[in-house]
Amino acid sequence: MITRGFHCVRVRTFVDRIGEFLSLSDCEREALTNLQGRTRSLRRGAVLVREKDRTSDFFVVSSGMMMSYVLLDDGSRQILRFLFPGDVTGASALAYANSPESVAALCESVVCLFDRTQVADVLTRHPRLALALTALDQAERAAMTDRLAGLGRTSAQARIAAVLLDLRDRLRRTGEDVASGFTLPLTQEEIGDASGLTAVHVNRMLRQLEDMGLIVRQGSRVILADETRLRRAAKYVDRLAGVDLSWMVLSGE
Amino acid sequence: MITRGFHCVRVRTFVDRIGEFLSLSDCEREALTNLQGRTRSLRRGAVLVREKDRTSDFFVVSSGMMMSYVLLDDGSRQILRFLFPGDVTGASALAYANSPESVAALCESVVCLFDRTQVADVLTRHPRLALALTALDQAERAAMTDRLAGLGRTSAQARIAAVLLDLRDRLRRTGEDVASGFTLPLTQEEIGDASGLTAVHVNRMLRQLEDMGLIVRQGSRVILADETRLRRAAKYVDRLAGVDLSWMVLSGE
DNA sequence: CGACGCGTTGACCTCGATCAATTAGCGTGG
DNA sequence: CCACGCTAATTGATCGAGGTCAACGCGTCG
Repeated sequence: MITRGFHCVRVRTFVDRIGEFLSLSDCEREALTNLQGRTRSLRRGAVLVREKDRTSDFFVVSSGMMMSYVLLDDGSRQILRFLFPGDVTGASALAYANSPESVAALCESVVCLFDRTQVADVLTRHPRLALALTALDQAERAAMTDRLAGLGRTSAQARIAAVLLDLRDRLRRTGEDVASGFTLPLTQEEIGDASGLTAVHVNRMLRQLEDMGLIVRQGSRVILADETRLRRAAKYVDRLAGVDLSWMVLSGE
Repeated sequence: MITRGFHCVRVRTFVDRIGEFLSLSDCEREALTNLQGRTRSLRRGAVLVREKDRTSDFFVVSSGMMMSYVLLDDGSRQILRFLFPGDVTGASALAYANSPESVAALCESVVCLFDRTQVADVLTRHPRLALALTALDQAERAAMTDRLAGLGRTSAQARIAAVLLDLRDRLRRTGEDVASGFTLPLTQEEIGDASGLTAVHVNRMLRQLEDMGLIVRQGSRVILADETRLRRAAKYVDRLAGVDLSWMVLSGE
């Protein structure tokens, strides 16, 4: 087997993430920092939340890489989303008593858990933070609509190209050096479960992209050799890039 | 052509919708009511928002039926969501200057538009409303993950069954009498664009469900004859049913 | 009346699934 | 160090769900 030597070195917190597109007041920063909840370490494969579990937690991935997914009764799995350091999830706890999805670690990871009542409390006192969190959520929502369109309307090759570009962009955003390629932190089966394909067909599509010269593979390392054509093949749009909260003229204090 | 005689008679507002799962204080109710924005009527097929349009609006469907969708460059369309009276959309305006998706009317419809700064203002002053809106959004998010799993991992037959059940439940929630079946407010092409299939195959799957005795069709009217088996065929879960905000102990005023 | 949009059906083909066998990398215990 | 065993990657052969193309019916509207 090819070594899955993936480690996100950087740790990213709630504050880092929200601060990315909203400059925080000292007061807001303090409120978020005081929120620091329980920390939990997870081994590869460990399940943090199981579908239908009773949960009241909100959480942020500190380091590592995780995924959220649902299982169908025939045993097949649909991966909904990959989670990188700084990513927030579990907002569904705000609406549901039981989790609509499972969350598990894809490699050694650390997460930080927050109780929903505390989160609600902070968001109530700091409306700008609430809006920032909403904005984060909207960005994820947009990414999800792209995946939806991908599954419904694009070819296997396009979906694989999209997964590669998406992973690269998200890894880069965590501070990973990705210029000369990156180590695929996923098995081909996992890529398949994210893109609605079988592991076998994922393999064939990777080979095809390689034969076409769009990517280069060295073991589990991937280089996006011809990004322009890869992007075209994927019909890919980077959603997180376009977030714009400049209209938000609420008092910064 | 078979008459598409669909009309949502009931009108539902923001207040109605949020009031469904959160009992509002007079103050909150008033704030929402004062928010009533510009009203716009749309004919079937009219496009309210086009992808990439600059938008700063938030809106609520008052009556009729609409859809949000994205178009791929090869001309194919993925319908992301159907919108019924009381449904809120455009929350992406909170994060983006340009709309990530298009929105159009599926029949004569009326929508109510609100400027995002006004909405943000009200949500800031009434945190419980902000949380309620977040909860609504989470419910839609959960529905979207189901669609994602459906597209990625289920058969054509299951997807069609899921669309039928989803439409029925949402129509019922708007107050439509749906017990003895309902008029399909969509063309088979639209059903296909929502489920990632071609119109031709949608037709075949409808026939198949009919032959299996799960549904009965009379023109464009559909009766869900064997709901238990239909539900099983669809792997269907009604997400909006389980919303629970009882934990929210913020002062109700 | 003719054009058009939608539904329906049949014939055929393709993409991706399935089944099966082989190979590669790595960890383990001896 | 080496033999064994595990997991993942790879490749070939075959199958079938769903797409594509084409024809036709039917109701509506100009």
